[in-house]
This record gives sequence, structure tokens and C-alpha cells, in this order.
Amino acid sequence: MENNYKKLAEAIFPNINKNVEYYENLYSERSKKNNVVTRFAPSPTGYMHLGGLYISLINQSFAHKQNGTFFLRIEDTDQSRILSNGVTEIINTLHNFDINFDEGPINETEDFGEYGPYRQSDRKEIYQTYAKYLIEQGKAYPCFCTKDELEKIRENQNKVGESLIGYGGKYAVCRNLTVNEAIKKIENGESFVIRLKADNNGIKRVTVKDIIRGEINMEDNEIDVVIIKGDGLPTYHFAHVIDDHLMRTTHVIRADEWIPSLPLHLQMFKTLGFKAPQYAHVCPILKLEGDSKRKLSKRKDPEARVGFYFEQGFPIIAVKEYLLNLINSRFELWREKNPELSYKDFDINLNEMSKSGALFDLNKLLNVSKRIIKNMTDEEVFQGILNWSKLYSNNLYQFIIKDENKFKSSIPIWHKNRMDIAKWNEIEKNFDYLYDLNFLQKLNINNEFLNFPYVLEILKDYIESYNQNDEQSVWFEKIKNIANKYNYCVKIKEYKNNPKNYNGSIVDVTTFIRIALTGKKDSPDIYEISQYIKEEEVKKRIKNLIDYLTK
RNA sequence: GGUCCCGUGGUCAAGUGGUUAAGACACCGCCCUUUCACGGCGGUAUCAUGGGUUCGAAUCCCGUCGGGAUCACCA
Repeated sequence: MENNYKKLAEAIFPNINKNVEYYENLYSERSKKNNVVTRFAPSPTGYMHLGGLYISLINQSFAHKQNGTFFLRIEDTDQSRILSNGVTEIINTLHNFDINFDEGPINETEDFGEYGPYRQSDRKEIYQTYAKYLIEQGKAYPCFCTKDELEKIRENQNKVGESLIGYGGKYAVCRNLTVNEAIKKIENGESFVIRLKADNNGIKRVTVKDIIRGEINMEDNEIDVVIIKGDGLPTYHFAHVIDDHLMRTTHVIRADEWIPSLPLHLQMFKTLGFKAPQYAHVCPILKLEGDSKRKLSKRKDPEARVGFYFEQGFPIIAVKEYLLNLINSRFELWREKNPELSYKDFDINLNEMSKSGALFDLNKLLNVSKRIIKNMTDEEVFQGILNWSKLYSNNLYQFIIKDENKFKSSIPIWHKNRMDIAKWNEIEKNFDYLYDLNFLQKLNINNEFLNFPYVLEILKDYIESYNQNDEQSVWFEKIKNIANKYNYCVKIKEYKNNPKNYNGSIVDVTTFIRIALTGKKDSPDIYEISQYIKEEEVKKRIKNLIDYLTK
């Protein structure tokens, strides 16, 4: 019988002449210091998703904080879905987000590391060697069923109310083919896949362990799953088990959609005689649609595409720190206590991760980002804006490089002790009064303060008294004088106590000036703005408002 | 439909049998203040639901409801 299986294995994989021992020796156990080995294993099927970034950040932080190894593996076994620049896209995105892997593909064709190749399409021979080994032992077999036949089996199972749905048990007809029958079919050129015999008869329960969820009680696998597809490449399940064994992965941290196949994977590890890694299944980032939550979708949600964050000009650290909040809510407290440490110093704890998916909260991201920008130096802010505008806003970029120093001098106006900006694309829009040369023509003034008495007089006096060289205190004394002259209260408390005694308060006076200069009621210090835009422009803008109010 | 997972304010969440049920974001108010902010202080608002166990339940057990995942030669 054993010889028969060998004959079958030989008929199926005549060109496979290495054996299992060869690979076991080639990829020997990692040294002790690699007590933690994690990986990120995406498919190169399109632009990277926030969820992918999230998973890779967890894997990287978890491994690196413990001096472990983090590698990248490309899962490209579905030839119909891979994209030509998919690998480059993934590598670039990870690079841009400063997520560094220790081993893996470094471009479309080359790999780096001792446990490669790191793309599954280059590992065909390895998978086939192990498949051949399983066939020799009678643990796997060729299946010649067509799609239609499989469909019929399933229909029938549904009709009968069978609890087993799929190719297993008595429904696994090819399992009973004799070796000679199988060989004959192969010789006749019939197409086939390789299936693994389920290590199970009838429904059994197993308890699987997950770092995040704890113990989970499930039905054991009883399906003879496909391990090698018609094109000779492995399915995800088989590739996962072979790769993570041979690459000596210790912790598989992946999306929670894989929980249902955990019994299968564990069974495969056992059948192959491998030690299984520890698993942590992470829940996805969600989005509210109507009343129900759904996964962030690349199609529907712009924020699902990581490119979105570059385009908007979020500092990448902000995105990562937001994600870290989601990974371990303890991060927030830690960050507050250790404002100067790098996020890389934070200890990720997998069993502190939430068991339910979090809704993506743009507000929170914005806040995290504002705080990070606030804590940057002016120079860092400058570099951030420069790099961003170069790629995404030619207008702003041209404005900056025309006079870098002048632009730099404007940064403290809105940066010092402020949280005005969460992402670089807000600069032009929010600070058009600083950076738009045609600001005056575009200025839109609302007229609600026409109601205040003496607005015109106040503005005229302000133009009259304005002097670019005044110290801030002198400048403000002048405003106070004007306020007094028109009975606008200089002391806010006094005004609040007796508002009826005055035409308004000094707050209103500065608001007139602010609106004239910026078109907004909210803006940074108007003295500093004035210093930046210079006397002529200040007067022009005040005059502009006077003209507007006059007509 | 089968199997599995999850359910604490609007959002992220701490919590493991006794807490006035932390904290952060958002929102509102107050203080500081020449303004806008920053900062400080405070406020609104939560244990899905019904039973049980217990002197005592967000926490343990059972049911219900709700949301999600999965059931491919895709990953």
C-alpha cells in the first residue's frame, strides 16, 4: 500500500526531487534571541488598506519591542488577482509609514533574508514537496471532481439537511479512488487538485486558543480541503501552515475573519507534525452605515485607503498613534505620561486588545494629529509642509520656495501654543490671510457687526494710529484709547457686569480688526499677523472693510 | 440556515462579585485672558434585554434581542 502511495505521488509530482528533510534543514530553527517572530502577509491585489497598516503596525511593534523579528511575506497564490505593481505598492506604503521589516521582498523581484523566498509564487516547489510527502503517506489525495460536481454535492447536502457542508466524510468521493484509478485519470490528462484528508470522522469539538479571545470551543474540521490548486499553487491554508512553520513564525497576528478556519489550520499543523504558532485574531476597524457597522471599505470609504492620509497631509506619526490608541487604549495614558518618548517604546500587549471592532473616529484622529503637530518644532512643521506641498499642492509649494524664510517666520503665528492644524492641507484654507496673495479680492465679509455703533470711526482711527514699528504693548494701548473714545469698555469684567453702560467691549473692537484682517472671527494673535503681512497690507485690508461698510 | 465571535455614554474605552462606574475625543458652560487660542475647572450622557445565583451583579449562569465573521481550486 505504501509503495502504491509513492507511485501516486510520483505520478503527480514527477519533477519534485527534494524532500521534506531538505527544507527542514535549510530553514533551521531560529536562534534563541528570536523568541518572537511575527509577519505581515498581504496579497498584492491593490492599494493598501488601513486595516493592513493596522495589522502590520501591531506585528511590527509587538516583535520589535521584544527584540524579535518581523518579516514581510507576499501571498500571491491567486494569479488572477495580483497586480503588476502590487509588491512595490506594499513596500512603499510600509516604508512611508516607517514600518520596517527585517526580512522580505525589497522590490518586485528581490528578497532579503535567510528564510526566503518571501513570495509564495516563488515557493511552489516547497509546497509541492510537502504535498508529495503527504500523498506518499496517504494523508492527501488527488481529487478530480469538477466545479459542477462539487456544486451538486453541496446542493444535495443542503437538501438533505446535512450538517456537514462541503467535501468531506462520505461525500469525499475521490478519497476512495484506488491509486491505479487515480493514476489512470492523471495519465488521461484529467485536471485535479490535491486535498488533505480531514483528520476527523463525524463532528468533534475542539478547543482552540487565541491570545485575544482566550479559549474558543468549535467544531473540528471535517472537510478535505484543497491544499494544491489546479494550477499547482497552494491555497491560503496550506501556504500559511508551510510558510509559518518554515519561517519559524511564533505569533500569527491576523484579521479575525480567520477564526473559523483555526481548527483546520491547527489540524494541518498536527498532520504535518509541526508545532503550531500562537494566534491572535484582531478585529477590524469599522464604519457606521445606517444603524449597522461594517468593515471600512476601500470602495466606499476614502479613509480606508492609506494614500488618503498622505494626500490630506496627516503626519504619519499621528495616524500610527491613533491606531495605537485602538490597539491598546492604555497607550493614551502612557503617551500623556511620556510625551517625549517614541511610540516605539510603548509595550503592546496583545491580550489587552479589544474583542469588538472599533468604529473609525476621524475626530479622534484629528485631535491626536493636532496634538502631535503642536508638539513639533517649527522646523519640523516646516519640513512637513514642504514635503507635503511638493507632492500635493503646487500653489503652496511655489509660495514657500519663493521666500522660504518669510514662510518660516509665519509658522509660529499659528503654531506656538496652538492646535489649529491637524493636517497640512488645512494650511491654505485656514490661513488664506497669510498665504494667499489674492486674499483681499476673495475676502467675504459678513455684516453682522454693522449693528455696532462707531464701527467706521473706530476703523478709521485704527488706520490713522497704526504703526508697524510699535511694540505690542504700545499697539494695544492705542486700541484701548480708541475703545475708550467710543465708549467700548476696556475691562472685560466690568463690561460683563454692566453691559448697558457701553457700546461694546474691547473684545468687539479687536474683532472688527480681526475680521478686516482675516475675514474670520477666529484667528491667531492679530498683532503677529499684522507684523507678518506688513503695514501697507494691514491698512489696505482695514480700508477695504471701511469701503464695504460705507456702501 | 449551521458554526463561531462581540454587545459599558455619540465615539474609543477602564472595569474580573461591594467603585460616587476611571480616562480620552466630541459637545456645552465657567475661569484665565486685549482677541483667537493654549491651559485649568466643571457639566450633559453609558453597563442591549429578561430571568436566575448571591446579603450584594457591568462583572457568574441561562434565555432573548441586536451587530459581525465564516461556510471557494479568494486570501
